Amino acid sequence: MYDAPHADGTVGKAMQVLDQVASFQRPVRFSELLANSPFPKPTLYRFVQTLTNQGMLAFDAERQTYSMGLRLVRLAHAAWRHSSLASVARPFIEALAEEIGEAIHLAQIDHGHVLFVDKYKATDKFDTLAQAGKIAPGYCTGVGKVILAFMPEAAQNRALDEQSFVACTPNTHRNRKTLAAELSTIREAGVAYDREEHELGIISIACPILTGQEQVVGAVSIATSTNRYCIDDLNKHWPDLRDTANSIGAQAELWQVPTWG
Amino acid sequence: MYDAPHADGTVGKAMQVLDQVASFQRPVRFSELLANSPFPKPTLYRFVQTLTNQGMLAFDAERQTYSMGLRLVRLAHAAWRHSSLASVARPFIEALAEEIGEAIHLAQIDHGHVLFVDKYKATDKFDTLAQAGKIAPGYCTGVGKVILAFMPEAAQNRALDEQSFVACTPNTHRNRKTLAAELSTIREAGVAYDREEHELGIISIACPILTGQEQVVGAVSIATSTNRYCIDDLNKHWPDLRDTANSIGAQAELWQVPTWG
DNA sequence: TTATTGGTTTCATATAATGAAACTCGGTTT
DNA sequence: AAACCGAGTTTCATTATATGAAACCAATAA
Repeated sequence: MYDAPHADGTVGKAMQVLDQVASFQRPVRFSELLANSPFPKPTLYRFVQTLTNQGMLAFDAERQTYSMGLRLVRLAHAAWRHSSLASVARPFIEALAEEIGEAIHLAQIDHGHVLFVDKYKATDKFDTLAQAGKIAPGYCTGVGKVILAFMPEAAQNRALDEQSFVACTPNTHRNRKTLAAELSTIREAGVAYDREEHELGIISIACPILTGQEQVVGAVSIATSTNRYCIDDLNKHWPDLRDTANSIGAQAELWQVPTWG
Repeated sequence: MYDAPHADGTVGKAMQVLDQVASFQRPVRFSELLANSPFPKPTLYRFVQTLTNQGMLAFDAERQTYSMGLRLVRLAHAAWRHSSLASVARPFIEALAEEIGEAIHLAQIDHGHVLFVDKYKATDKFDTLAQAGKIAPGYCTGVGKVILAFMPEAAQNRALDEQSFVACTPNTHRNRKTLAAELSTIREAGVAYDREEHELGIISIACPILTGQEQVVGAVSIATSTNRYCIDDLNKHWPDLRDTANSIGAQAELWQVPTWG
């Protein structure tokens, strides 16, 4: 579960409750929420009531559980189109994917979280919100590390403080020091690798998406299975990947003009 | 843009603001919001401030515009997985799509809105939130009409009151009477057609997804272009479509997807 | 029966939201 | 320049709203 920086007002608290429900990754009972809530019972109760009324939460009367509401899907549709890199990046990613034939991930940074906003996988014919909206751990994914590496110092420190360093695999960074060391390497090289740090059998290569002012706004990666390729194989695609990332960065800068319809 | 029935509390009002921003379908200035807002200037100002802090809105400092925030994408991910029919329906839709080779839409009802929650299109390799989360007009789409037709009387009336009856094409229903007439036909037949009512050149056939208690929870449709097929061609797939819808309904019941309200 | 747990309601109080008015800051007009 | 304007921001007294301790209710469990 994640903190709210400084819960501004009543709506801030309500959003905190939303996050809490989301963090369970499954339908959840009121009492479960209450158990790790900073709010007293009636307060929390009214929040979930209100949020349910509003369609931000959904209540399953049968099982007496709350889950995230569909109104969020409606709202996120607009968010995705207008605030994410995805709509801008799509043609470039599509081109890259056609050429390479492996899964391409697009991630973006949001309030310190690394967020997958799109995924192109040649084999999957549909793949909607199942992927978009997922959170990527910063410390053990290609996109996460490369974004961290290119963050400005202050933001990076803040982000590093928030990393959990859970050991997903034997290769996962387990502390800040080793990660920090790799980050400076990554920054120099302009590329990051995930050597089965998040999931055994999965490796990736990731490049940052930078604006003209060298500000990192996201990352693209090629992910594959160790059954098919090794890091060196992925590395052959580095030039293409970097070009794609650069194109997206350039395009993102131009794109302030809204797309209609 | 009309106000919520009984805007519950401060968070209700904040959500109303979110909706308003979403309704613009583009980045929007504060003054534009103010122009059609029920709230006085400072109140609205604080709402957008708070929502922006919270990541529910995003502020483009360059252009001084607000758009939907990425936090919504994060939250919607969970919503999609736990509250939508999509995760349950996917295997069935996939099977149907393989067999037919045309685009399959999955829609669901949310507080009177007909909401696309998934789309499978054989040709598109990726298609994330670009489709999921879109709102389907009830009065001029296959899924919309079939859901309306199978709603309980009261809810149907309420929903019909909200239809805009904008004439998208020459074939679009322009008033409640003709639509209501078709709805009862649809209810008897158990199937609805979109005969280029939403977009010229696009036709579809749609079946309701019903629970055991004959409650409609959503709809599936096969959509195609008049270049390739006519309604009669689509009709040949009716048995398959209906079976798919039934399977989804049965499965949804097991998984106890929350019904709205 | 009585205790217990999970959920809902009350109501006096504290707190936070409200909005009229005033202010700031670019950019225009006179 | 000076005056003006309009979009955005802040103040502050007032009011509405959120708050939470306690009480209440409805199911199980003992």
